[in-house]
Amino acid sequence: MGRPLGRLKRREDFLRVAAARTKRVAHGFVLQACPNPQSSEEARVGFTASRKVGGAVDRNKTKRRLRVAARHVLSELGKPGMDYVLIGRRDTATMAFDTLEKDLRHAMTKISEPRRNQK
RNA sequence: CCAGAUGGUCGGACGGCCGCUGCCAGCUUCGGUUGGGAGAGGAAAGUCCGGGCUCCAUGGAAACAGGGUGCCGGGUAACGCCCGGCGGGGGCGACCCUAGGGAAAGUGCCACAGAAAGCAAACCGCCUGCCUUGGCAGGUAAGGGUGAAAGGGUGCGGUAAGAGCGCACCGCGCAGCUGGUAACAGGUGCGGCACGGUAAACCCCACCCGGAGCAAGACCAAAUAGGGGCAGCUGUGCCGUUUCGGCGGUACAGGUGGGUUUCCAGCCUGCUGCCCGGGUCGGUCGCGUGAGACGUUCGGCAACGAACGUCCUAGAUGAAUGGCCGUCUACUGGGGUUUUCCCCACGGACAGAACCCGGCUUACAGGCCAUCUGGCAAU
RNA sequence: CGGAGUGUAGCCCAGCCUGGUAGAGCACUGCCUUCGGGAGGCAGGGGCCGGAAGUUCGAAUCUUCUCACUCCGA
Repeated sequence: MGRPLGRLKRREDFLRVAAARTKRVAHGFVLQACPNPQSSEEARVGFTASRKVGGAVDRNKTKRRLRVAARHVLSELGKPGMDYVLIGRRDTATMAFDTLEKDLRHAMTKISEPRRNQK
């Protein structure tokens, strides 16, 4: 179906996306976005779950569910040349997958349009 | 049937669709693609021990310091682990718990209370004698009180009152006998209490230990900066080779940016090319055939060992097992019913390999199997 | 993944090695001083010593297990 999805693997990439300060918060995740400075060929995505979400089992499951949701949603809504970071939260591993995917779809459309009404 | 003890084992099952990471085979425009097959645990955890493996140190060995272990025998590559036995404690019992060497090698400590806390001593008492109230001198450690602990315990005798002062039993110590590989157990004789606790206090004795860890370590190696070395351009001769265009080596002559006033040498510095060394990002290896798993037989009470046969069984690196659906089956709650059965909802315990093994410890909804103990009922 | 360390009053820390009384500073409460406040002085309250077992007569201290947090190795 969609375009190829790259993966963010380096720590500096995650820090750069976080420094861009463009984010949308949902119940099951935090979405960050930033243009890719090197290439505009493809959209890239990375996943993060800190120790606050639970033990190793919960952190792995959180990233797995975000990975599946990102493959469904970002392959059609992800813009080429953009880097996205999905941060797992405490309820990511336990909430219903339908609402998780719906929230991500909503957040992707909202983050595409630049927001001016800060604060 | 109820209650309990010990050991073992499983820890959701089956199917469909879409995906993830290696492996094998085919195709390939080397980007991929198609097919097949594989893909978390009993604790993968905590990192508390023991090893393998790698690097560093080291002449072999021993010793000091430091650390660890500690009844006896066995198992094991090794262990602080496991098995069997002994001693002590608990339970009606099956069975469970037990850091369990040495306190007459030495040192330290035992607060408060109490007369006295460590080669014993004597506060109140008790008894005897002297003395006109009350004390003094002596005997004594049975009784009182303090304390965690007061220099054997109980009973009888004995005595002025008492005391192992004497006797019996128990405890303790010493000697020797029997059984046992040993720890130890059981008699016998003697002693007549002399010897408090603490070694997870210092310590003594016996045995063991070099240090760090796969982010160990080995290899390939971009860009930038930097280190070391060689050469630089032209012409001619000679030698080797030749596909007759050249290429390589060597000799001679001239020439080679800037600085050191000028020239040569030397030195410093710059440019260009090549090579060497170090090795950052990244990549490859280490990285899974092993003290391996399963089965049978034999030896052994057992831990375990031997022989034979079969099998190959995860290898990720921002880190692979997920998402959705259906049926069944546990748990929990509610209802009809209340022996059973039916319906609905919720929804799978602890938890995710990261170099690998052997253990220990800790977490864990629940299910199953085997053996055994106590009680009730029936025969 | 591997290796070290720390948990004690509301906060920051002593005490632990060598076991018997938990103690400073800031903060808090009351009083004095001042017209009032601050500063200062005096007095006072507040801690199951992260949790659980064990050794000991007795554990914050010694031993073992466990929980949480911090730091180091690219």
